[in-house]
Amino acid sequence: MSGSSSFKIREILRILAGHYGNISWWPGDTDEVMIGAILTQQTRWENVRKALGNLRDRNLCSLSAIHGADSGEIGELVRCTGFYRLKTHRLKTLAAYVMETYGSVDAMTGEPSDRLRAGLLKIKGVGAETADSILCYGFSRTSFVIDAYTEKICSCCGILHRRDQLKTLFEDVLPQDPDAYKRAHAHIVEYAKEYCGKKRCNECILENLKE
DNA sequence: GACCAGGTCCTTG
DNA sequence: CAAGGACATGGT
Repeated sequence: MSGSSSFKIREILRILAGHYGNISWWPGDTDEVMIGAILTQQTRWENVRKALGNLRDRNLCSLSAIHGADSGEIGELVRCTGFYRLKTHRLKTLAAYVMETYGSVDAMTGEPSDRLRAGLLKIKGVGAETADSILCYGFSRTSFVIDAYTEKICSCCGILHRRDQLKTLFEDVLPQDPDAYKRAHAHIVEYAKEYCGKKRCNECILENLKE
């Protein structure tokens, strides 16, 4: 029943908010969020931070710069994030899309969220999670990010749905406030890193964090 | 040395 | 449509 799922999701969000409070997460300008969203695919954030630093040192931490840069150079700078040839190609594709369609990242801010999302999803290498990360953290839109952690925590709590259905469930429960979206996803990731080992996650969040 | 990380795409059965 | 493999480096 989706009624019971909604109730559980409210509980999860309430407990996490009480436990982690106002954490700040994924700082940086829109360019950096977009680049980071590609680089963090299946990769620890520590390695992504290094790569972003490498790009910044060479003044390549923007889509306009990446659009004009040599792929070999980008590859060296993002190598520490793994899948570096693949990610370099994805960054170039994303940069080409943005520069050729909008002319600049700033020019995208006038676009409504659903059209922004549809455009991003057409890019090879930008799936739902990457697109929603960009919308939520890069453009402060109320588009909730569902990742493997969210799926796992929900699953632990008996909420078994596909990712797009989970997205709808969370968005129906959350207030229409981009900061609430940003915080909620950050809470989920922080919780999961702390409590959900890969093999065993049999202690439910509702038990771990009970007041 | 084995195993996994804030995914996505492509190929198979 | 579910499942499995490829992509690759760095940390435990």
